[in-house]
Amino acid sequence: MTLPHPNTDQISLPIVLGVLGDPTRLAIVRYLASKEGVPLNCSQFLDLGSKTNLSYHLAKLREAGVTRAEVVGTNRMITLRRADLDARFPGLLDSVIAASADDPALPAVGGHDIEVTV
Amino acid sequence: MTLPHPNTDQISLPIVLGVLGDPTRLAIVRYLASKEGVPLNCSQFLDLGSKTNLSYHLAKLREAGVTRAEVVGTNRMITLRRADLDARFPGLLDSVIAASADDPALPAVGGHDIEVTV
DNA sequence: CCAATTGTTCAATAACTTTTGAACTAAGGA
DNA sequence: TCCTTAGTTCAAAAGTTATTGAACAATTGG
Repeated sequence: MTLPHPNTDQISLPIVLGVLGDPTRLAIVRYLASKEGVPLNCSQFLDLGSKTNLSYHLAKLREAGVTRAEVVGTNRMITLRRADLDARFPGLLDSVIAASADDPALPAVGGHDIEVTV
Repeated sequence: MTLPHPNTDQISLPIVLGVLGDPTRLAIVRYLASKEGVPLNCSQFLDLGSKTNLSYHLAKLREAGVTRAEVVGTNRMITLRRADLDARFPGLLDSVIAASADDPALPAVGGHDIEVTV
């Protein structure tokens, strides 16, 4: 049960840019970058949309070659394809992540305002 | 008769990425970068689409803050907003342009096969 | 003034994207 | 085995984007 991913040399610049041109997906990438090395399952992103909608966006990211999804039991472990993207488009991911880091308009994962009831 | 442009601080990362995620627009940016300093009018890009279609794509680029259009007589002189983009998203434009430079799938301006009739 | 050049706007259409809920599959634990 | 958890798939609806042609506006040169 492996999911389809493009090879590194099949990753297309306009497709990657188009896929990153969506606030939800940019927020996913931003969060993956902040947790690099830690594989995350889909439910980590539920702040960003419904389960169905995330399934759609995560599939887009995977099909574009931005993320990798590994099936582990009932989970899909999602990671950034950083090495592949760096090889194909040097500097691109870094500049996108750096720019997204200080974009207040982007939705955020784990950005709950914790209700402190005294 | 000046056309509307966003201020530098109004340029949005997802909008810029989305706008660049189109092969025609990426080809326009790639060509502008290759002729940096030289202001080009719209008809330079007619290889990439019809006059109407280019008007549409060039408006998208301008409204996203990627290009600047200056009215000079009946012409619109188009330039890349490199300094503004570099200030807002350091490294992004460079990596996009570098990556687009070796993308054989992108359409090209001035890519006519010249008919040499002997 | 007249005609040519440069580019925009408009309306129509086609094509794609996003979002939703309901139904589904597959694995794991009690 | 039965239930739960994790995620996908499907079809429908809504929204957005790209492309076209015809008509329009503005400037320049003869």
